[in-house]
Amino acid sequence: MRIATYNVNGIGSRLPALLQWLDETQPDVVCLQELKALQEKFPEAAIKDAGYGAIWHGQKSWNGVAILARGQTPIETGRGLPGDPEDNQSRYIEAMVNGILIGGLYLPNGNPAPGPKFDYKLKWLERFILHAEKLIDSGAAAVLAGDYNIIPTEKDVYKPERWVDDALFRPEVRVAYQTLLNQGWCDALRSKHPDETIYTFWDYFRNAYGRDAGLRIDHLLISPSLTPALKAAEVDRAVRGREKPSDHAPVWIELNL
DNA sequence: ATGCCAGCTACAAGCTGA
Repeated sequence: MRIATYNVNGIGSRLPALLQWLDETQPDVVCLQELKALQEKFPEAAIKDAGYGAIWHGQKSWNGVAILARGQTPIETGRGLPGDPEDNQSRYIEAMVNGILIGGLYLPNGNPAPGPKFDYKLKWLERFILHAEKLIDSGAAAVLAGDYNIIPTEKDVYKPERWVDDALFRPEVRVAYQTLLNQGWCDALRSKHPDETIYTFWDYFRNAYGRDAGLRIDHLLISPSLTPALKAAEVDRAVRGREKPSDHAPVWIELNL
């Protein structure tokens, strides 16, 4: 079973690239982020024609998350991260697919730091850590996949010294990520590539992709019961080098269930 | 230190992203 995450940076502009990638790689489950589209603007018919059922949570202009499943419709178990009824940003959606609980997330960027946006990111992380703990305690086979907007370690950024004050790399954020790992979650991509320089995002500026000036910020965390089943974890890096790409590349894992 | 690019909204230029 292949499970992928892909920050599309606008489903409206990225639909052709998404459909091409789906056709080529046929993942079983896909978490999408940054739809940047109203609920009614999601291209449900085109996704269905590609062979995928979908659930999604749209929002005008910003954010927006979806879960696709090949040959079936994901069984939704939640939308919106629990813990704050005032939070109306579309950043979390959850579903069951083939007995696996899939959480798709788009964590707040948090820049500039310090400031209200960084505070929101830290609050969101607190709620996410609580929810992740509940999932661990439930014993569910679970995958938390998405754009975490967290650079976990110095190995995950091309020039760490330039990012020390950035909201993606601040100590509070890295500590929060480590807290998730301490709960028992496994960073699938890093576990399969312990020493490799491996990125999932390259910004559009200064030929960042050509220079390989990237970040590793898109992650798939898998629950302890799934770690023995993890067969592969990779970045579809070439997708970032195509025409009209997202600034993120798709990331995926293969589970042998 | 700043803008560099790109998408969205709305139709100009501003906001946001990471």
